[in-house]
Amino acid sequence: MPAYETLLEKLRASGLKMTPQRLAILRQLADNDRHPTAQDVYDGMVAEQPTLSFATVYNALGALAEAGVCERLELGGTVLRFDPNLDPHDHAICDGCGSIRDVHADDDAPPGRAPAARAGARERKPRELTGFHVRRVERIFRGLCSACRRGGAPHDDHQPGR
Amino acid sequence: MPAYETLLEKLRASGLKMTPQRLAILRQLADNDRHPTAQDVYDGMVAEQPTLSFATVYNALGALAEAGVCERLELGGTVLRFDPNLDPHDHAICDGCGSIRDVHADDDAPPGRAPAARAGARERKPRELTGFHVRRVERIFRGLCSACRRGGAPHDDHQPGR
DNA sequence: CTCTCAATCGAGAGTCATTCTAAACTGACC
DNA sequence: GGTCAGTTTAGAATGACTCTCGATTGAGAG
Repeated sequence: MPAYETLLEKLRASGLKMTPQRLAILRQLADNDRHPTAQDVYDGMVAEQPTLSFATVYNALGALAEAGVCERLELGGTVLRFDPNLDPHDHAICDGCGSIRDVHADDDAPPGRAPAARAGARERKPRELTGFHVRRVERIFRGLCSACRRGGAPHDDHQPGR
Repeated sequence: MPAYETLLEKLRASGLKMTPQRLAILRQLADNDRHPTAQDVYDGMVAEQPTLSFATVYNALGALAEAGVCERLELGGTVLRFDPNLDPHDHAICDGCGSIRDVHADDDAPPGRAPAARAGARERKPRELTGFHVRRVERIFRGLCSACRRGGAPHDDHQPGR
């Protein structure tokens, strides 16, 4: 969960211009573990920047992702999500309410095995797979969050299936 | 890679009606390891069923997935893909050409560790993750296929990024 | 064989997230 | 002031699905 200053530093280092729109996006992303969609980011920004265009949000998020300030997540479903957390980690997605939660290597493990595999599994180094050059491994845990398991009906904090 | 007869058997067992459209879809899916999109399936069908509607393909694929005859894959990107292979397996996606390839537990392993983790990793049993009830674990290897590594320019067998 | 009813199909419109386009703006440098 | 690259903006376009609703089909009843 990088703080605003951390993201700002990355943006500065990337050589991209520091426009008010981009800074506002960083503010939206800072300390945000909800994996916001472009829509979420836009919604959070229009209050302070009423003239903001949707296309700008897409452009800026794209540029930031390109520059390594945040990460584009394509976790299935039709929407792009953005994650300021660049540490290697996995995601748990609730089939009920659609909420997404980070799963870190040091998170609690299923009996006998860490979710992100004890050692050497999540290293960012490329690996081989008969000719296929692996650059990145994504892991997605799908299931039900505690809230959705309890109340049969999902509590709609997030957008459900569609 | 289930054969046509296998899929047919599953469809029969599901209690769904065996319509010509559905049988044609099964024919498209049988022995197909290319993870076709709805569009691909449709393209393969219009030749023999020129009156076919796109909506029918979506309906039928949805029904088949629901019935457990095939699997809906949401591997990121904007398109749904369908996979007749229901065995637990992972997917390797080429960042260059977008091709998708199955990765099985017994596939060649990165030095010292199997892609689908030697044992107990891909079992279908639910697991715990502080309150999160894991039903399914998806793993996606992203990187470059051998063809894209060789020729710098991706060979466009499949749709590239977008 | 004819009816009836539910399941399914088909055409086209609708929805939604995202991308494109072209014009306007901004700030740095000459 | 002029020029240029990088950005922003509005709005149109795109593409993948989804919905609606009337038409068709087919299994079983009579």
